[in-house]
Amino acid sequence: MEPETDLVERWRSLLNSYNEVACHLERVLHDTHGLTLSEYETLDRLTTQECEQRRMQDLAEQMYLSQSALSRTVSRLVNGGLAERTSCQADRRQVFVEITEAGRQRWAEARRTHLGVLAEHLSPAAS
Amino acid sequence: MEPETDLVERWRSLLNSYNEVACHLERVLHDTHGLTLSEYETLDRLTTQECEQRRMQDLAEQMYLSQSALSRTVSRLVNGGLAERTSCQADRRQVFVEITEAGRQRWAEARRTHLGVLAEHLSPAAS
DNA sequence: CGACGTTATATGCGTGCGCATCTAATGTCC
DNA sequence: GGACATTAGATGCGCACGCATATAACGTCG
Repeated sequence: MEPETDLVERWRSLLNSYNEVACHLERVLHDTHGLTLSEYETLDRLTTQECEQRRMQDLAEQMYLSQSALSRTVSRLVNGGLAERTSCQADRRQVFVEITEAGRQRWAEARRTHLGVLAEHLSPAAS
Repeated sequence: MEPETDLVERWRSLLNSYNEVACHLERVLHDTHGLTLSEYETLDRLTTQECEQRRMQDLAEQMYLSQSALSRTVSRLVNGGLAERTSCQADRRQVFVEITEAGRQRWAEARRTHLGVLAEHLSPAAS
C-alpha cells in the first residue's frame, strides 16, 4: 500500500511534466505548422498504421480524446485537406478516415518539430 | 543520446497516463464537489502553505496555468466564496489571495475524492 | 414487414484555456 | 516633478474540449 503523499507526489510530477511538454508542443506545432496537438496525434495514428483506412472507432480507441472531440478534429483535418472521410459500404454508419498526400507531407514536416520539442522539454527518463 | 523512438514512446506514455487520470479527476471533482481540476489545485496551493496570503505571482510560479487562466480560476473561487482577494498596500498592483473557511472545508472534502481517483487511475509507479 | 432497441458519428451548448491587449500602479531618468 | 518604460493583474477574443443529444443506419423479435 503506497502512502498517500507518494501518490500525490507522483501525480504532481506527472502533471508538471505533462504541462511543460504539452504547452510547448501545442504552441510550436500551431505556430510553425498550423496544427493542434490532437491534430498532429491523429495524423500520427493515420500514418504509422499500414492499413489504408481507419474507422473513427479505431482511432478513438487509440486516443485520449472524447468521441465528439475526435470527430471535430477529423473535420478540421478534412477541411485543411489533410485527411478524407469515406463512408463504409458494408455498414453505412461507420466512417473511414484516410490521410491524404498533403497530410503525409505536413506530418513529416511537423514530426521534426515534434521531436525537437520532446528532446528539449521532456525531462530525461528520471522517472 | 536517446533514440528518437524512445523519446516518442515516453511522451506517448506520459500523454496516456496524464489523460487517464486527468479526465477522471476533472469529471469526478466537478460532479461531486463542483470544482475544476485547476480550482482544486489552486485551493491545494493555498492550504498547504503556512503563510496566510499569497500573491498571484507566487501562485502562478507554482502552477502550470497561464497568467490569465489563473486570474480567472481565482475569480471563480472568489465568486464561489472559497477564496478572497486582498489588494497589497505596499504595492497596489499586486493582489493577495487568501483561502476562506469554506474553501478549506471544500478542499478537505475534495481531497478524499482526489486521493481515491489517484489510487484508482494513476498506474502504479512502473515508471 | 414494422416497432423498438442499439450502434456510429455529428452537432448544440456551455466552459476553461492561451494569446494579445488593456488598465493601473510603480520605477527610472532627465 | 513629468515623460516613458516596466510590472501585476484583468479582460476581449477565438478555440478545442466534454457532455448531452440528435441523426441515421443497423439488428432483433413479434
